Amino acid sequence: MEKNYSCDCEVIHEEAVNEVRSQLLSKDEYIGLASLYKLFGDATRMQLLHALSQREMCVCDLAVLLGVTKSAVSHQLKALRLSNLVKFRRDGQIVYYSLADDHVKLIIEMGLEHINE
Amino acid sequence: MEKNYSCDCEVIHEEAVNEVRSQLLSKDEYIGLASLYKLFGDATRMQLLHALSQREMCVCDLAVLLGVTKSAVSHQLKALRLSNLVKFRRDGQIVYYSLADDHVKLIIEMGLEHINE
DNA sequence: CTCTTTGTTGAACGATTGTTCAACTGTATT
DNA sequence: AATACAGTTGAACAATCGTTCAACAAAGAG
Repeated sequence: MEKNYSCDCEVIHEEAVNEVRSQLLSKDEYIGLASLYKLFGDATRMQLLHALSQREMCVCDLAVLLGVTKSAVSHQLKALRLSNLVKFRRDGQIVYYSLADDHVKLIIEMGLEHINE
Repeated sequence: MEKNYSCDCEVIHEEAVNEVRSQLLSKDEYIGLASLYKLFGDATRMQLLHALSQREMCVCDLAVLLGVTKSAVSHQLKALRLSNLVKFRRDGQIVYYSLADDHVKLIIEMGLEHINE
């Protein structure tokens, strides 16, 4: 009997693999999930999100708070915006950013829970 | 009056910055949070975690399921192990991995919620 | 209009990441 | 002891990422 897997081993528990395979999400869903959490996977962005979880802030304030350039903040905010994690409003020259919904707070809290165990 | 920030702009709302600054976590906490979520920020690891959220599986089965080498799976599982996201038990030659706690399931569910909006 | 300041953008660069490959360990079988 | 298979490990490589810099847009002030 011929097997042709793209991996370098045989199936040990075929019924387990089939059972789980039927429950898997689509490739795109995993990519979407990963893209979302990738944004939480950088200390600067995490700090940015945590700051915004407390109040709306402008780019300049965020730059001062984190001690990085406006450019760096702006680049990161753009990424967060594209994934609908933050929203913004413009008032004159100043652009105020805030969290788009409550998921961010929950995700940060859950992460802290896991770490403090 | 002399200001000396490491960023390239003035403080626009000093009281906002001070208020948020007093609530910030430590640098290490942000690094810890980011390191945790970085692990969810890759489609392969996400698939791995989602598979394990359904049942305990061995390295070989996971490799077949994802269509990658045992080596790749093992490298990723090691990273997940070091952050206490998965645990393992050995039975003879075979090493069975499973989720270390319920946080992983919750995090995946919350991510799916955010995406489906 | 000119000047100043906030914010955005794209290119460039070094740093980090994920996979593969090859060599290795550990356990069981003969 | 020799073989076979599950799993781990480290080096190497391409790909991705985060920051900086310089140039630019957008808005207000003189």
